[in-house]
Amino acid sequence: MRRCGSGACRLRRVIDMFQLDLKSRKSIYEQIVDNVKELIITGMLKTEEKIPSVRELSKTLTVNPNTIQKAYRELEYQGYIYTVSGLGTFVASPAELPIDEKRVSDVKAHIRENMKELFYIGCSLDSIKKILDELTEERSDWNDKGK
Amino acid sequence: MRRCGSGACRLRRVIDMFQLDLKSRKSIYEQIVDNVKELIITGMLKTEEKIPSVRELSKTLTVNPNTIQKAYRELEYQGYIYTVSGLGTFVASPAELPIDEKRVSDVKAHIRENMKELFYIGCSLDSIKKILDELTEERSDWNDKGK
DNA sequence: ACAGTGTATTATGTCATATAGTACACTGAG
DNA sequence: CTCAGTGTACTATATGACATAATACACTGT
Repeated sequence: MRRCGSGACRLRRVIDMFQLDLKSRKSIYEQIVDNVKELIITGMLKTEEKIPSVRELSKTLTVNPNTIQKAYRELEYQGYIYTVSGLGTFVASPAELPIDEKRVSDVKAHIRENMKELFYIGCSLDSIKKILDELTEERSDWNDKGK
Repeated sequence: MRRCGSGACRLRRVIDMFQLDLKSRKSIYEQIVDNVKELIITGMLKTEEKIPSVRELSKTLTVNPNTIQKAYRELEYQGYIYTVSGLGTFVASPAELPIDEKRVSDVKAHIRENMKELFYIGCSLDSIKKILDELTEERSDWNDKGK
């Protein structure tokens, strides 16, 4: 059974995309969770594609294996990846994502708070709408990649 | 010198608005920072208005004075409040807020990430635009209050 | 003088995080 | 079967942020 897609070469490139900031207040495992999420959401990592093993990513990032494992566990819990014991960890299909209404409302509330702050700081309404427009364009790019 | 506005009665109401969740992963002082910011941004706390003293808020929330102090220090650093030794702590004018370009781009980036996640989870574009629209209406309410 | 304010300091305990080391079960390739 | 590679589990330890406790000082207006 071959699930690794285009193999180690592509995997390497993906690994190199991780950006860790040890000085950040964000914990390392959180940064890994967010990075992998980002790669999946933007389509850099595609459905059913294999992601680096716990030990491999551990060596690449010079981070303890337990920390990677914690991140993967969280990602699996959220439905973004799934694991097959003895084989590896793979990107789950978006269709298999649980419909998490609480998560949706939480994220929306978060967006509202951020927008409020931008208003208060002095950002114009248009400047904020612009973010949405840019994202709409990017999104069509993702769709093109998927074809 | 009287800066307390409409006095202790109004102050009481403001204090009662604080919502602390000890079970949250968010630290207490962060929750206080966010709560005060929220009250200022939405206009519940107006410019030059006095906010509860460290010791008073400490008693009301059953939280250590040092924790309140830490929150106030952070709020002062961010430019939302200012303190006068021996007098108290007051809401700063938005005009005095430092133009923090980094903060702006950080918050915008954060909004983008959140929107991306909503897309991936399965939210429609309209559902996200709706947040912006609702906020626009609310904003006119804030402006009305300010008049 | 006094009460109320902000501020500073030291000490203590708790918890999440990250690391270290070890062990076990599973898989595919040889 | 043997072996390397995979995920997983567990204990132990160190570190730092967080929160509390207790105390002290300087300033303000009454």
